[in-house]
Amino acid sequence: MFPQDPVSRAPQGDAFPPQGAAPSPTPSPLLANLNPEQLAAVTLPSGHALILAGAGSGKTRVLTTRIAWLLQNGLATPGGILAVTFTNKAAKEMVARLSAMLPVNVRGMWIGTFHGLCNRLLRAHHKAAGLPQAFQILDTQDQLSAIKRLCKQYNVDTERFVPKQLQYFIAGCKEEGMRPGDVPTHDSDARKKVEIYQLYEEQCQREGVVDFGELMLRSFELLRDNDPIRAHYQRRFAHILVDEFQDTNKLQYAWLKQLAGDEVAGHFEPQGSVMAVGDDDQSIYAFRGARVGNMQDFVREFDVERQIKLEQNYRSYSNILDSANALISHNSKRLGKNLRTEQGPGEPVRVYEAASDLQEAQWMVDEIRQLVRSDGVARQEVAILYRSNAQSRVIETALFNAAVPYRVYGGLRFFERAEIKHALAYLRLLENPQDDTSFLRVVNFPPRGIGARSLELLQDAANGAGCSLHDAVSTISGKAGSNLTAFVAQIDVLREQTQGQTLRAIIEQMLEASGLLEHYRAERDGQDRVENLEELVNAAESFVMLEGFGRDAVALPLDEHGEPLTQSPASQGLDLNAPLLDAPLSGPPGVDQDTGETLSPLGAFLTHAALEAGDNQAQAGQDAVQLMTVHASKGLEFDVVFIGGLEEGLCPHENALSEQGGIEEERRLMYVAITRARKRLYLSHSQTRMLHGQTRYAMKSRFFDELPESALKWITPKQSAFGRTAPFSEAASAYGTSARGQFGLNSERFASPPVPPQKLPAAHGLSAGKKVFHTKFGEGKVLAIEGTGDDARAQVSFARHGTKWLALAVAKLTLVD
DNA sequence: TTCGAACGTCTTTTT
DNA sequence: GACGTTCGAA
Repeated sequence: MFPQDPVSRAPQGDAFPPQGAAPSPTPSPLLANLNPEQLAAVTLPSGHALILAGAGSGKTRVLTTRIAWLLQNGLATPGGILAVTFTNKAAKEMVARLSAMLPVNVRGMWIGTFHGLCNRLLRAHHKAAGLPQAFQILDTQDQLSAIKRLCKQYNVDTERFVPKQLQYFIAGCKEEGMRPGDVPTHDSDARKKVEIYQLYEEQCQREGVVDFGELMLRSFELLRDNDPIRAHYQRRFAHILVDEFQDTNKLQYAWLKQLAGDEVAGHFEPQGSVMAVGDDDQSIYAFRGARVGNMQDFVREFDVERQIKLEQNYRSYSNILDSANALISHNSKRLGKNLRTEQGPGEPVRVYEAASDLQEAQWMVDEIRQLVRSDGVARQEVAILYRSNAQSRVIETALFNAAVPYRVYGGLRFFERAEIKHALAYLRLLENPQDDTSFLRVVNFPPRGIGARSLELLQDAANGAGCSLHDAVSTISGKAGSNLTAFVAQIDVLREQTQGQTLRAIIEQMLEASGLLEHYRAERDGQDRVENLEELVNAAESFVMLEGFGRDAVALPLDEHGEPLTQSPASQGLDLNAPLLDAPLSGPPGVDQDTGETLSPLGAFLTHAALEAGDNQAQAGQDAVQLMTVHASKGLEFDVVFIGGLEEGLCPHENALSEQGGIEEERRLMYVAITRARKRLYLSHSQTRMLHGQTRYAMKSRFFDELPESALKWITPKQSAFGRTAPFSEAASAYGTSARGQFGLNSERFASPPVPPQKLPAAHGLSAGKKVFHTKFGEGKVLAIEGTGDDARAQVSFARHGTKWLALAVAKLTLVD
């Protein structure tokens, strides 16, 4: 199907820059239909390159075609390629596209996520990395509970040192590549945090577990500190390709440098060729350590000479694109890039001002039904995007009431569900009895009479002996001891019994022996959980079939039932039995490079579960409207896109205003959202919104002022100069509660004692600069007053709760002298 | 030990 | 408004 025509193996490596659209008389089918910039990127000669790929410019296509081109022209072997992405989804897509282009053994290639590849390295060299071969991976939940346990054990004041914040701190340190000894300690607070970090590290090491950050950091150190290992991989990976480079953090960049070359006399000397693909305008993960500056650093440190901009957009009509371009041009720190399209202007961008979030949602639903009915738009081609998850509820309700099928992305994922976590904890104890996090998770679940006091006793014994909870059980006597002994014995017996059995058999026996199934069967609302546990067996089954043991780097895409979405691997052109092209270090991940020992099927499955939390919930089939946060929408595209809640405080989010570079990141977020749309784009904002259980007023987002008026069409009914013709009561009455009714309710509450010192009459007695007291927010200062009568509202700045707009008819305000 | 009420919190999120 | 955590009572 893809003949490797020797004629097309012409020395295209020198074809840079290409002279025209057709580079050679017999163009390879691979290169057909690439535009000049794409072609240039795909056929770059060896050396380092930065590809600035705008939204919708065919980035993934360039990346995969580049790999295929390298292979086809004998410029690289599959084993010599390292391609790294951020998400499993992106990695899978790359593999799928690649195997559609070339009959290549993708198993031999290192294509995967940063964490997946790190895992592979650490399993292969676990001794050099100082880890047990069967080390387990802590996800975010596990990590937090490990930290809480540690705090308890060392009597850390969790008021001062909140576990969540400690987790954030530790993760942040690791992202910066800092071990406890590297963290600056200016004050006693910092010293304490570092001390906890140190203790946490010791605990993880003792238990043989590794968190996500550790996966990265440990494999970075492995490369840095082991010359032969580093040299091996540097020689091996002649071509390193990085997707979404703008999202890399400091540590990931340092990791890449280790693989790419060495520092010689203060100057970095790369060996292989690194191609970084990214878009600084789509950097939306600074909040979790991403460093756009890596792009500039890359250019400088690698002496990058080839920079190619992909600015041709194949996705959107020009009204949409012009809006995106205009918006992003307000950012100051940009590498500079402007998307263009050859498509016509298309529909104008429609803008709607709603009186309330309810009305906004209702409008979206009406509009969608209209689109589906009259314009024949497929529902799955419609996406509703929002800044924060909390916004989805109102929209879901409206869609549900109108019986419009929808699907929400970003809920709890399969391997994160409580019942699944419990089951996995049992399995992990079979693999590694030292795993205290798992031990504590299930020691009394289902309840078996082991309470806090017994565990305290056990914890003390374990601390004293410096051993795991599992091993400390034998030292406990009395009733507490017998319960614990029974639990440990049960686990140990199960481990014996399941030795050498299939994964399916192991899990089924565990589910019975642990009492998990029984427990959920007896529970009134436990049906879903029982089904999920049964699903776990299926997931394991297909894992074994499709992956082979330990081959976790890239899984075939599975649907919500764990079934492969595509046909069998063979029909995709993948050859599972093909010999690996390079011998010594190319085995499946999980093979010890010294002993050849492999990870057990169970160990491999647990790794898979930790690194790939599974798809989000299935929900309604194909023909459903897609709901997700803007973050989650990155990399996707839809015919019709709604972006709701474009209000000050929400987008840009109020928390971002105080952060360095916060506004610019919010603007990029909006840019990403806009560029998801192919044909139609709707923007909306609402005057009021329920947030944290109370109605808040909000001004429309400043980003509206940055969009080109010529591309927009305001479709709000009864639009007045300042956008308000008493819409508040209108909207409220449409949903059964009037503003007056709310007022009545509140005044009733107020009428009963204790009598407030001085209830403010609406819009009277207040002026900018006055001090007021709010029953919930405390003392604040009035910044501004707007409107009259029931519509009057005041902007008040509170010390603890920030600046808010309050409806005077509703808010419980009193004057303070 | 277990259950229910009260309390506090609440951007974004992949691995 | 909703969820998770904590605290007190049975």
